[in-house]
Amino acid sequence: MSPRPSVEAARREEVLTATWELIAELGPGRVRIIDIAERVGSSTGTIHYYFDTKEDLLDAAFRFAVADSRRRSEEALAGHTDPWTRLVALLEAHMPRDGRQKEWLIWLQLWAEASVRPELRSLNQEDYGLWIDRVEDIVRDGQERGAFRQIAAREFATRLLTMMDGLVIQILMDSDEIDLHRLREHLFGFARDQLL
Amino acid sequence: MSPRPSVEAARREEVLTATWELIAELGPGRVRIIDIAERVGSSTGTIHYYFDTKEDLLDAAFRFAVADSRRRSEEALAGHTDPWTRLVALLEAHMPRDGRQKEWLIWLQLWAEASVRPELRSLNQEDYGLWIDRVEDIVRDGQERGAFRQIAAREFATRLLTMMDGLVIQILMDSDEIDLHRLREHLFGFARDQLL
Amino acid sequence: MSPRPSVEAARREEVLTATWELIAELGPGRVRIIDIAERVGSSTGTIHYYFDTKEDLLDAAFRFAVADSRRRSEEALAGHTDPWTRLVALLEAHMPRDGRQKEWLIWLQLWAEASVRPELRSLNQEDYGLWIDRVEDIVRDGQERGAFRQIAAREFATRLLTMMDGLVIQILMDSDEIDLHRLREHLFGFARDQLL
Amino acid sequence: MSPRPSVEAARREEVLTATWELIAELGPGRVRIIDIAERVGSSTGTIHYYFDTKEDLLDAAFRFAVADSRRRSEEALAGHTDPWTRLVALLEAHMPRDGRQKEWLIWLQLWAEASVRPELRSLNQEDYGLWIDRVEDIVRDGQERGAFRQIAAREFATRLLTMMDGLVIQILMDSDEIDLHRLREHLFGFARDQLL
DNA sequence: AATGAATGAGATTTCATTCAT
DNA sequence: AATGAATGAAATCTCATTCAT
Repeated sequence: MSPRPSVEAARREEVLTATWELIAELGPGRVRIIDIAERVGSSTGTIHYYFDTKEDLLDAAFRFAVADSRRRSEEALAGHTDPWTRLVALLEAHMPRDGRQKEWLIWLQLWAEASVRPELRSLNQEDYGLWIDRVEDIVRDGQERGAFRQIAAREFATRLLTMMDGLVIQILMDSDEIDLHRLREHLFGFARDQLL
Repeated sequence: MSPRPSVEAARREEVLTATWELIAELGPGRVRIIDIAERVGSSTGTIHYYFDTKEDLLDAAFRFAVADSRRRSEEALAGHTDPWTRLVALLEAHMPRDGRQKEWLIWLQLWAEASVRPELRSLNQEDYGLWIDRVEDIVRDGQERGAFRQIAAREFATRLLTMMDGLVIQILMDSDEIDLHRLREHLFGFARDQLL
Repeated sequence: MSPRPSVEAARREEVLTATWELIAELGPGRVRIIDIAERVGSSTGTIHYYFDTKEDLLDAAFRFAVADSRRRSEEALAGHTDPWTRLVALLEAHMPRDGRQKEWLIWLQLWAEASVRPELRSLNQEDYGLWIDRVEDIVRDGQERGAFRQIAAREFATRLLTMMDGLVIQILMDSDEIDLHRLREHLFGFARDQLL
Repeated sequence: MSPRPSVEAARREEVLTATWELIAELGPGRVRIIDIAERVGSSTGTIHYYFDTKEDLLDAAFRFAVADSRRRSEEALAGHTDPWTRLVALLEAHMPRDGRQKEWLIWLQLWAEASVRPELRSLNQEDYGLWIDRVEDIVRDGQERGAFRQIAAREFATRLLTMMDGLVIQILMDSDEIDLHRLREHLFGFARDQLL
């Protein structure tokens, strides 16, 4: 841990964390400033001391959550070298189980919000590109090592990840069709069929 | 329900149509009763004459939009008998082009809303099951005719449709990665690989 | 009285009257929407039903008060033909006595507000021009009739009216120097010296 | 009070100067403590270190501005002995040109504020009395020297100064009727007519 | 002597909902 | 069957003021 960040910076992060959690729980439209204040144990005035408007805060919270998700990907990949293991680790790091569901709820809310507020779309664009890059890299690496078949890597990555999004949405909907077990079967099954 | 719909029933549909369009444009949280009233050329009082609360109206509008989408699927399938043609027709009927984007915006808003209001999830559940059934039926039919390979039909249907959802979301996000052309390539390419 | 104005128009005027009175009593910055609501016996929601923002309302109230003051001038002149009598009637109609002080308090608040919000200045410009025109006309009429001396009419009007403004301000300040009696002496004395 | 003002006293004056300038620019109701802090390059805490409440500060700033204006009068008169020259110098010292407009804006704001906060009126009373005294003294001196006509001196002073106030207000309103040139013509013209 | 993070009271504004007509 | 004036509850936001440092 580097020297402790200033009180202000630490407090800011607390507020951002509370906010994105509440967005995941309630949707951005139902989050009230006072809910955030209560969760961090302060007052609405304090929230406004850190963020001029609610919109500023929500946007910053979305950005914060996306950055957090990215960090999780990077941590998952670190320490693995075998391509298949790396792919599994990456996907496993984002499985919507337990508290990890919130990560996906934020994505769903972000997509819904960005669909009516185009200025938010860049958040998805940047991150989605990164995701596809990561998977593509792993696939190419596997292909170079002779472990994976010579399929179109970026195309595969796109299909795998969009399928994951669609599957997770069904999990969030409590769909009878999909649960965590079948999500894994679909994803790893598809990947196995294509790569091995 | 009588063959000639009463004025009241027609008006109700007008309101529901205006509402789901506004949900697609603004998200449910930003739709105001007065916006709906203005779009159908009436007053807030009138809207409340037909629907007790805003929540009632929004929920009815979601249901209305889902039913509309279902109708579109049925129309698309009618008149085709060849399995591959039927599959293509079904998917084409829902391509997010021109005004058809609104259908998907409603789905996105519905997912986001249902993720925080579980009572809405049944709408997705019922309809998603239907979707998968339809694709599964087409596949089995093709397999019986010897036109398609003997893959697991329901599994394929699930993968195809969730992939479609994920791809469309990226289109709604103006992603560089996906456009309408590549959406078709991914979907029909995946189907071809698996079925033919 | 013409056919009774609609409920809405009548209510609007009630709100405007309450507002300009409160501006005179408290200054625009201290007037709260709820004060206005209480004075007309309604709620803040109702005030906002008639006026989008507080600024809109304050501006409309200033305009309303200015129009009211203009009406008073016109009524004062009606029915008099003798120039000197007309001049006296005009000034008397605006003497800051009893409830008439409020008229001047509004002017003072308007000047102060317009000095920092230039868009309000047109209100003063239009009305002040009218005032000077009126006095000038009376003077010219008197001169044509041979009742008044041949002084520069518009110059006199300007001096008389600006002096009146300055004198009234001192009355509003409870200055020892000026009271209602001396205000009349100054104004009518100055006019007599110049005209007769 | 020591000959070399302490840092604290100097700082206090800085704050007062910033405050009265902001009052002139925005009106007292729109001045925020933080605006003042920023203008003097400090923080809201510091402003409150010098002044308990905002009202205290505003009142002190008004008083400070009035004292400043008085000083300008005294400086203007020093060094002149000829009565007409003294009168012209006194008026010229307060012509609302360039930065001198702020002096009048403060007066306008003070009048508006004092009209709803009587405790401020003494500021005007004291200063206005002084103004009239000064002009009266000049006139009497001129009369004793045989340079001016034997008109009622205090009456003239009152008319001249209230006319000046009213004229300046019209200048602050960007009135078409009055500009700096015509202001001088009116004031000096009136004085000439009466005195010479 | 000065700071600035934090507060809380209060103000404007929004909007679903009601109800007399 | 429909209206729209009116409401009031609630939400955001502002800002003077406090206080530990």
